[in-house]
Amino acid sequence: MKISTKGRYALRLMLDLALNYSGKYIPLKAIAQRQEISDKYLEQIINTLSKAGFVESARGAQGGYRLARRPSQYTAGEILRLAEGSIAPVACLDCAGSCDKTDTCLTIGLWRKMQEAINDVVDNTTLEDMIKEYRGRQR
Amino acid sequence: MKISTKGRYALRLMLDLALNYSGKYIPLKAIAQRQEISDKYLEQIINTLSKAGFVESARGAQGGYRLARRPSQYTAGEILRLAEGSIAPVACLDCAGSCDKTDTCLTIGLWRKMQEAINDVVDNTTLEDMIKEYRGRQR
DNA sequence: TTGAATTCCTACCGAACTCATAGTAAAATA
DNA sequence: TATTTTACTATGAGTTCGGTAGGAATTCAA
Repeated sequence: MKISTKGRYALRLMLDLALNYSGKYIPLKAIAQRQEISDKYLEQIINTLSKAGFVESARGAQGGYRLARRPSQYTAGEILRLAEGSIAPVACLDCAGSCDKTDTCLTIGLWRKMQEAINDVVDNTTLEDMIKEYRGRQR
Repeated sequence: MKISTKGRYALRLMLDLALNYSGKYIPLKAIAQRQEISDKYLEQIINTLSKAGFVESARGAQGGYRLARRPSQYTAGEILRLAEGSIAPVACLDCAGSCDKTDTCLTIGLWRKMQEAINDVVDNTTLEDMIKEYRGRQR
């Protein structure tokens, strides 16, 4: 029951891009150094974010990545779901019909409530919220 | 980010014991058959529950397991935590001091809120609640 | 126009974890 | 004493996790 490095790194990546936003492209190497994460591994993760249109990329010298929208327009939920594949606590919630016993299942109610509670948090927290909360904590 | 079979089976096990409670000991084989789970695997799981005092066991013929308390006295949270080891969404929440960067961490606030939301659900749902919800759904 | 910087793509790999299976010892009962 | 049942421990196949590695494609600057 743990968020993997993919989700955690994706979030840190997006937060780093948000904190260092200037309109210019930021090379992945710089992010990897700041975040102390292997740049080759981050490459795979940001590739997913790039394909989904979460970040814009530019190849070649002076290239790199930058956010496609403002930090307030990203929720933690969409970033985590994209990077993790799913953040549902049990597989049967991912796609309806994956389990044929839901009608007689004693536990499905609990999992649904759990998923709702998780979604409520991550879908109502934006990158901007996280940065503001951090700055408030620092002061 | 999934609850493993250990946690899920532990919950079904306890619910099965609750539904079939009569004061008598129930052999694990019967539970395994009803739940369609390998009895040898369930054995390992119920052993953890037994050592923690969640169930009482009796060896030999006519032996088996039974609940140590009433169904309303068990929360899903304590069962899941025991079986899973932890249900925290990130490792750094499990024991304070496991990460030395919490002060400068941009994401810790999100994980804390997420953990609170999860705990709020599982610690306020008892076995009895789950059974009642199920019976209401069946009607 | 060439070299350096950078993303894009894909294959591979060790270690850990998941989900069991297997066998035997110990205990209790009829 | 035979049977039933839990208790304990070892093993193992398969999958996932967390990367590493290398090269192709693209872009910019000198």
